[in-house]
Amino acid sequence: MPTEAEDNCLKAIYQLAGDGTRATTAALADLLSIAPASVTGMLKKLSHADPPWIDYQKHHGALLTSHGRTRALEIIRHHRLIELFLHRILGYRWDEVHSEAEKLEHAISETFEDRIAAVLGDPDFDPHGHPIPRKDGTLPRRVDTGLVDLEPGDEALVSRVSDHDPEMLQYLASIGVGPGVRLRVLERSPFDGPLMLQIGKDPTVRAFGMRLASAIRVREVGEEDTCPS
Amino acid sequence: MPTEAEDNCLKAIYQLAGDGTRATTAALADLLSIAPASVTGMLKKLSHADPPWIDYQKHHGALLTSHGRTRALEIIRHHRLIELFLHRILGYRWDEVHSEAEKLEHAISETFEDRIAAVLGDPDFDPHGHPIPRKDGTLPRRVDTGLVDLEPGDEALVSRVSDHDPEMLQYLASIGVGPGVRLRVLERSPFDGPLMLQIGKDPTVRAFGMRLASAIRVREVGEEDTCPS
DNA sequence: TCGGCACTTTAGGCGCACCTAATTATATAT
DNA sequence: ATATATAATTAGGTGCGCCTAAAGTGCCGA
Repeated sequence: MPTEAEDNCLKAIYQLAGDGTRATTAALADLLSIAPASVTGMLKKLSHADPPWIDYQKHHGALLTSHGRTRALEIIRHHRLIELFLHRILGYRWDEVHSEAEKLEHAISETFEDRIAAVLGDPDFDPHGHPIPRKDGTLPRRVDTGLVDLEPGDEALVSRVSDHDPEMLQYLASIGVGPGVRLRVLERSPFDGPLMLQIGKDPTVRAFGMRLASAIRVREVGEEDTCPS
Repeated sequence: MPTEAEDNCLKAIYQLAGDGTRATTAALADLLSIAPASVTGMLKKLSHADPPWIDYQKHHGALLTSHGRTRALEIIRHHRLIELFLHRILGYRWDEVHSEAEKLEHAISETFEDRIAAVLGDPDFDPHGHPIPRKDGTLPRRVDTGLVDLEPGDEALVSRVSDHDPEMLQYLASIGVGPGVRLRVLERSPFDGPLMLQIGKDPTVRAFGMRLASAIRVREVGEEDTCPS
């Protein structure tokens, strides 16, 4: 069983190398908020384990082995189940759940995982709309696209929202944006300008800057609503 | 904020020095399952903190300062709230809760503590009948005595049960013994021999050896039932 | 009152997870 | 093709939490 630091590193590699491109030392250092030299050390350790968690080549970053991927998905399952649990059972706001889950994901047992999954009815998505990996390592799939890809006139449902900036989440909650909410794009300013849009049934027109808009992914209206929250 | 190891040490000192006698290095080493030399190191660190957590004198063990006592009670509050939470909300058996709580008590935030306390209705006792320290550092009190002090003919309610041996807890659960359950002592064999007794409405007569009996404390029948489980 | 034993502390060491500073490899631009 | 900028690695160091082995204290009984 990996240590907590190793688990965090595997999770980070999963995030950065999900699409097959190798996770670089610098990107990992940035994501984990540690020095690049420390990352190099971790990568060496993870790749020399038996069986190895990652495929690491000096100066060319790292990629998860299937063994490492399995482990990363386990931790992400923990994290997202805990987030949903905190939100649904303990009444946490969705901007509060991430940091608490970040600690708890390493502390809970398999039993705890199973019990909260049962209490929550084996859910597919966390409060931000991210898929919760299943015990067999598969991921619930839902087709979605970036909010930024919509054209004026388009309508869509919020599919998921990046959970890394609590302030952003708080703002989004305050204007009624969350998984399952309908958005209608009115206008898109040129040169990566802001998106003007309406939220749900609220007639107010809101401007979404690029940073905000790119934190949101949407799916087609009418798709079966498997969302939580 | 103390580290996890420090917290565990404070908790251990609380357990051993609750009655004013100083906690010895050897007893702490035994309770924490670490070498005596390691305990000496911890004690030095805890006593040199500002403000100090403990009063430590070389070769004469340690005593909590009020500062250290406050901290120990905080952790015990975490532990016992989590135990009750696991039992009541997640359906853990009472012999399963201790080890899970042992890890979780260090991982949860103040917020988490407050939310589960609220969900549980600010409970006074954990699933084994141990008092849950309040946020102000006071302890719910309930007068009880050792089961071993009862005389033949006496009846009493189970007040609390030591939670350190899961096998014992499992056995007790299997024969229907838990906080709030009525016991009737039929016979006490001489020379620390076993206690013969009846449990609840079950007419079966059970023999309780000394180890088992001394893990159980009882209170008078008819006392207001503030017990959990 | 003094020897011996049990208990405690000191000394020194190890692995982990981090750090900074210095070095080396790779990729890029000329 | 080579110099240079950028990124990555190595070298060496820190604090923590533990360890073992050796040395020191305190106490009790003869």
